[in-house]
Amino acid sequence: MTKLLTYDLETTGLNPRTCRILGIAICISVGVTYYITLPKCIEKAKKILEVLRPYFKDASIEKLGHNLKYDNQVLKHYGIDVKGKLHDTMVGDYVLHPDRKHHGLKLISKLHLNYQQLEFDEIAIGKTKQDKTLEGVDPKLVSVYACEDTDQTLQLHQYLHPQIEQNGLLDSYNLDCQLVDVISEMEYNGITIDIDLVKEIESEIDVLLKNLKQSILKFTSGEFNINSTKDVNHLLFNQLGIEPIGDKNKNGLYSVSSKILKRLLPEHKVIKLILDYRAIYKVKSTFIKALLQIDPVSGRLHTSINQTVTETGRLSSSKPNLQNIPSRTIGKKLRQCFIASSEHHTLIGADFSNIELRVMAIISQDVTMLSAYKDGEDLHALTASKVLGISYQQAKENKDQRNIGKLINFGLIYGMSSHGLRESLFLNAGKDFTLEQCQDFINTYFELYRGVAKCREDLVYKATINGYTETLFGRKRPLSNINSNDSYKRSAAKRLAMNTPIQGTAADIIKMAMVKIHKRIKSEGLASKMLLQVHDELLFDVPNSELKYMEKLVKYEMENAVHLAIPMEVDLQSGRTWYDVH
DNA sequence: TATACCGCGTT
DNA sequence: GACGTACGCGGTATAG
Repeated sequence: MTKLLTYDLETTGLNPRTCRILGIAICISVGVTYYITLPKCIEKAKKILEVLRPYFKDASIEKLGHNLKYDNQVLKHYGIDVKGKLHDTMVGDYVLHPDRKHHGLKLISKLHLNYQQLEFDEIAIGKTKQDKTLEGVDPKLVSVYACEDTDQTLQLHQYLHPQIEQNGLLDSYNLDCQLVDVISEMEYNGITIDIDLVKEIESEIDVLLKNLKQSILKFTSGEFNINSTKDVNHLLFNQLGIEPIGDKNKNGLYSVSSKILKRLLPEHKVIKLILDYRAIYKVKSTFIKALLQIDPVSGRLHTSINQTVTETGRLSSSKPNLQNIPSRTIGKKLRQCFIASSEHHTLIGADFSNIELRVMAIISQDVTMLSAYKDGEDLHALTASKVLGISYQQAKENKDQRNIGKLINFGLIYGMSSHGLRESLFLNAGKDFTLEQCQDFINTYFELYRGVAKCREDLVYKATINGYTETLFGRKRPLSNINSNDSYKRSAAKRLAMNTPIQGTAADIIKMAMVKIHKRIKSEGLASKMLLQVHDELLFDVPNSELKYMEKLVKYEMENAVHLAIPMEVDLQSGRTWYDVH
């Protein structure tokens, strides 16, 4: 019988690098739950953790918890590296119900076991929800709370695990559980930020904003807030008499989104100024602000990498979100602020080349796509040549035309209509095609890639029967609206039925690569650190002595994470900053 | 203060 | 009448 250690830590806060452990409840195998209160004296606390250490580091004992990503970071901060296979009820509930918004222990305990646990807010001390803490709460009460958590975690595991097996989700579950360790470390490591450069860029931006604001205010009268859609509406459509595009929204305002403003550009020169102001203001208010959230203790930026949020199986990033730092737009310079951890370290950036398109080829088994990839052809150029009726060679050389092929390829992955394609081609390529032309592009596309058209029908049909859609590796996404009477909802569900297998399979593949790379770093005792994942890209911080070896290792493990009909291709670069390696 | 909605950055 | 996936988060406006 496998030995199982279930545990739950109670701490003074949510930052695993600054909080103190107040107590720990453990349950060894199936049996009694013990609770240990750690004294306020840090030395005594450490002694108790020393007693537990052998159990944590014993790889033959499997570990179970709810959100172990957190508990293991706290333990790591106390010098304990948890070993052995991990199980996590939060991950378990997620793979079973990815459409659920939350997977909190109290919630799922109520849902699955119909047990009402003691809520954190009931026992914690603090005026507002945000500053509630267990610090100072009667240890006996904390003990009850912790034991209940641990007990429910074990019961939930026993309840959920058979369901995971029965629903064919064991592979997805095991993959995600293996990833807990990886992500736990990534969050704990954090990223080094060149804070002086951040501040330098911020002052440059302040000057730009000030100048733009002055220029814009020349066209306005009275109080004017550039960030107010109401004020911009009034300026453009009343004061300047520009003819609005589209309909009023429920607030009685016309849309002044960048999409609309870009179409209105020729009408007045203030529109360009407003677009510029907005873009730069966004850099300051969102991205500069994100980079300033450095942990004063570690001196690095620690994002949350969320494993149980997306319905497709992707990861997400928050507090701050580092998956949407600009890479093409005005703010891309900010990537220069993400730097290697010392002058003796280098960053490696590695990204899967066209992973979603390759996955589409694999899932659909489309002969044209597969043979194009096998022959090392340029798929964007191929699409462009057929759709635009030009030679493959010309499409390859003419960047503009190739770009159209690229936008069509991406659009079709998402199940885009002729309207969406038209919008995309206008916004991203500056090409104003008619709806009919766009519909022709789509028709030609499906004639060229017959297998893709067939596959999309199959995916929708299967989803209609099953009520869910799934990835190549069996991760499932429920589609409750796939048979809805509401045609809008039904169409949206159909798009998901076609898109999720692509996006989700790509997510599965990079997760497998992450696990493999992490295992090798550990087993070979390397000092390199995985820092970030941005859907098809991984970022590492490596000592220069390991650079050449890690470049090979990362590329190899990513390209060999899975072996499918066509190979995965990885582009890899190293450099001092994230800007240099992207 | 909490929530809804718009808008926009990434993939 | 709308018409592209997946997110997180900043802003304004509004309800309580």
